[in-house]
Amino acid sequence: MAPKSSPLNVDPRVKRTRRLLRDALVSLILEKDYASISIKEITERAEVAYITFYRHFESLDQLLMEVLDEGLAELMGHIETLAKQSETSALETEGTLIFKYIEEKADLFRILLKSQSVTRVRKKVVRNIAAIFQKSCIPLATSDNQTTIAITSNHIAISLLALIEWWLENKMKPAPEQMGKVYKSLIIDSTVGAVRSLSTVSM
Amino acid sequence: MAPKSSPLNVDPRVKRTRRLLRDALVSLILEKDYASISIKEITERAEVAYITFYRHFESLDQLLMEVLDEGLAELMGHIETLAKQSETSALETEGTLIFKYIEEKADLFRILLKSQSVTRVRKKVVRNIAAIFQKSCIPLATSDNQTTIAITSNHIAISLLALIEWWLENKMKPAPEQMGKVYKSLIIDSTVGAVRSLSTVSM
DNA sequence: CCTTTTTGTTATACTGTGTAACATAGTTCG
DNA sequence: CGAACTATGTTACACAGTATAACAAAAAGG
Repeated sequence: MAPKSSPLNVDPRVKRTRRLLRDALVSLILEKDYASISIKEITERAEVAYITFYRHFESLDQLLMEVLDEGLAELMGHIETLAKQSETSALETEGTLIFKYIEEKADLFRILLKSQSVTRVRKKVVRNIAAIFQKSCIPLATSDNQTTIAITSNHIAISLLALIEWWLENKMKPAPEQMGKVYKSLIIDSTVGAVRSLSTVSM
Repeated sequence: MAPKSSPLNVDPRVKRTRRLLRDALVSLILEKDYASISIKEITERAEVAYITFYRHFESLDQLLMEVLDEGLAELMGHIETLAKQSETSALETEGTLIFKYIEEKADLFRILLKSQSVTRVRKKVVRNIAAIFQKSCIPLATSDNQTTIAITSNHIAISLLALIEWWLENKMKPAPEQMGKVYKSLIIDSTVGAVRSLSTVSM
């Protein structure tokens, strides 16, 4: 048996403390404004000593990032899978699947969108989503203009997040199937069309 | 001579103090992160006593709102004028005019976009711009579906702000003329097209 | 079981918020 | 002009949150 690699050798107390702090932050974000959350509040809810926070994280922002990175990794994998389907044939149901996934993981998205008040978080999320669409969606429109690609992938990422935010704020009112149609025509089709028309003009 | 109306009876000391505080906030926003600005810092730069801030504003947020409301009123009037031109014929140059205006008032937009980290500010700006497009642009697509109108006007407002933000961050690289074309095809034309296609399906 | 590591407790320095009391300076109007 | 009024400055204070330090207590691991 080879000696266990680092992640398995973690002191159970450390695992527990970090989990308690992450959970405390998540529950606080869901019930109040992120900007009003203090480290004191988190340690009290997590039932650990105040100083223990600083033994694991440099700042509140860093803890938030760790929390989001977990969820974001899963989210990215899911979006990427869906974006790849665009290359084949399932474009019709792609949007519907996205919104069904959001319905399932509504809390994760609420945290993610609430955290957008931290500029650093917002930019990171947008960049990640934009990168996915840049790889799998934009080539459909066959543009070789770098500026056009940068603008449109950014546009898709922000529009998608805005649509998700709108939906969550409106109590997920139109069903995922309807939102899928909106997503397809308002974000995907229209952007692809715009890229085509922009490719024909000089930039 | 009738007795002067209220705005003219303002104590010159009050006018001076409020102006100093507004100017101090503006200069601070332009040079550092909004979240890191303190009331103490503002009063020091304004060269007024710390307590004087509280004699005029309840919170930093309120001062920011007052600063933005000035600029926002002008901006709204300008966008509205441009949006109305859409009804006539000047659609071709509408976007170009928007970006030339942004170039002119770049500092105002930098403040506005930097302030978006305050969720309340972001929502207000988006709502204002969305309302303008709801009145003057969406009817072009002749949709009577309330949900579609709400989603698309929100989409246009957020997309426009995102495009402006992208442009300012990229040192206003593509000229206003090119950005005007992007605006027209990526935001206006594509959205109008999407509204048409969404109007034909049940929501 | 003894060493190592983590955690808790207590204390401290610092920064920022928000309010209060009183003195000082500027404004307004008779 | 001079008195009454009002805004501002100064100083003080209570409070909350950040960030760090030193030492004691508890848990983990060989």
